[in-house]
Amino acid sequence: MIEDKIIEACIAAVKQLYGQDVQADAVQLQKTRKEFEGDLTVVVFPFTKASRKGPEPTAQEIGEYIIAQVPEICKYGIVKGFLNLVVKPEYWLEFLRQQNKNPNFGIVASSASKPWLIEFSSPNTNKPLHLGHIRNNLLGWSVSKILEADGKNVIRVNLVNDRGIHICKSMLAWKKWGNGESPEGSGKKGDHLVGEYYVLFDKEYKKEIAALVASGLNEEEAQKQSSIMQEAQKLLRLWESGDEETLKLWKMMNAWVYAGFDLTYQTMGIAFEKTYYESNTYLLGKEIVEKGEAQHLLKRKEDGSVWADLTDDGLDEKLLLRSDGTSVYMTQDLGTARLRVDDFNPERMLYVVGNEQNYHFTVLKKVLARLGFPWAEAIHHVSYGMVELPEGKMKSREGTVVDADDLMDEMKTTAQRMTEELGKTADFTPEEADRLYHMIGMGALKYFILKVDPEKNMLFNPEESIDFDGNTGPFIQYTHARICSLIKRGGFDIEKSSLSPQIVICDEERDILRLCHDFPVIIHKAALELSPAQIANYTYELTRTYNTFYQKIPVLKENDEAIRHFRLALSAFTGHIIKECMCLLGIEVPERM
RNA sequence: GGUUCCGUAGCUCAGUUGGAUAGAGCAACAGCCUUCUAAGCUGUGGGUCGCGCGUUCGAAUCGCGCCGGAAUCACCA
Repeated sequence: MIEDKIIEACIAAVKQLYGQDVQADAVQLQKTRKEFEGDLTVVVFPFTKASRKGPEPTAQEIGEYIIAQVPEICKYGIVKGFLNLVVKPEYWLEFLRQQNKNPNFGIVASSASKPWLIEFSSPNTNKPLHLGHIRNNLLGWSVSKILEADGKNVIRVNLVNDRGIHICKSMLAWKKWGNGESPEGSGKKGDHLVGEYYVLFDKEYKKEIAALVASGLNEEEAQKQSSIMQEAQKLLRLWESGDEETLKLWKMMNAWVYAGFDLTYQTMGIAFEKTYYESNTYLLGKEIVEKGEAQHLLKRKEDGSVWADLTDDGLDEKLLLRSDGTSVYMTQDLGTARLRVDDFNPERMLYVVGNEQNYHFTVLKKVLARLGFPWAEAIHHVSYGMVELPEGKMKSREGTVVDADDLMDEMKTTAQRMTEELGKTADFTPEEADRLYHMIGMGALKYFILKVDPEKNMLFNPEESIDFDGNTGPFIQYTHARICSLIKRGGFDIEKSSLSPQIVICDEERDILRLCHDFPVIIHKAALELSPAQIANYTYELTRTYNTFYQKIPVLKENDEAIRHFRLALSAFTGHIIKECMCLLGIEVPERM
């Protein structure tokens, strides 16, 4: 990379001219701003101490040195303390020639090192996925792709929360009022069907509470006396004791839900290498806690409950086992983490979980460290903000959740309507058209979600449906499709292409080349920050720059064959990178639209 | 109250390890389809980067203090 050469030259320049040593990270090299001539800029302020001169003379001396030492640099300019370097057109041509044939440009080959585990999705089996899960799933999938592109050996895992009182609620409601309803019989999607019974339980429970309160009890007593809640708790005890009939029902209803989830995941375009179930890990968690208590790393209170005392770390005491010996959320996570270490011996374990659980994960790490597990440090919480609606947070009880399946359907329908209005699919087969509508609808949704910094809460307004114009997925897809058709019509063949060294590269073309050149750096940065938003914003910048150029300079009309060839090569390469970026976001790109 | 995160144009969001005159899209207005895809492009208007102080050649970015919002601090998951 040319950047490394310049940095080296700067270090050498300061050493030779001023007799001082500087570290590589002290050299500030950045892209030259559009309004100035140049490709790369060295900030010389940091060197003025060594030179004991003003910024301009220092820049001039270093500039002269770089010109002499780095053959790829043909020119420099100085504005205040900024040394703007111009890269020779030959360098860009050679770069384009080399990389145009390289399908793996920017992608680091996977190493054989220890795997990186990434957990995401983590649904409950008592309700269908909603908009919050969509953000989780898309982030998890994209982060996993980015890590792979950065050379990590990635294993995607899901963790299904398939046990506990909430599951028993939907089971009980189905038993009482279900009349044997099944997905096959009713034609409903399994997760939605089970979700309906969960809601039904809540409705009946509230009704009962209201009746009890009306008869003179206070809220708390009413909750305790509620017969249907007591029945649900009885069901939980039956489940824990391994009652055959209960387990059978549980397995059946879970199977319905899993079939429903699989469909949702398929539509979303995500998949996992392995799925963990909390019903398999909570006992292991209990074991870990009991062992820790025996070693006096944890303490048992008089009522029999077990706690981790984290007050030295400025945190609270944390419950790990209830007084009745049953496990809590944290207990299960201890077991799950342990199981994963046994299964894969991972380098890192990433958890894509909402920022509402930031505290949970700091505690999880602390407790594991307290228990003497060296791999506690491998755990990393990929935290993300909530998706909010204009009226505030989504609440399932108030019916303000945006259902994932509904939303994805809606996106596809909208995509179809708009595409047909534009008459784009007139010559498509029905299958091709359907595939395109799916790509565009999902592309719009995915890009909308992923372009926002994960840490921030984001707003989704169902009234104003997601845009298809401007900084959107379809805009990028559209540009890709246009590049594809351009290449096809232009009769361009990379294998046969030769780029004339006499080409004069205009400003817009340099901008595109610089952006493409940055691609590997962007992937690495996104991998370090675990942020698909980096990729999304980069892709938009590249796409927009290309579009501006495309509009200004007709590609196919150009008479000079050498220029025509160069521009087709540039388009092909840009198209390749756009496709690569979209793949990192989990978004498909069409060849025509 | 403690801890963590957020606050940038009317709205949704970018803004690189501190760097040059803070950028896009949407919305509004004015242009561009006889030429290769108008889901596009060009132009106009729109800013006390929540407020204040500090650090320095330089702060939207770092530190401290306020103001506003969110999450969390459960024998829920």
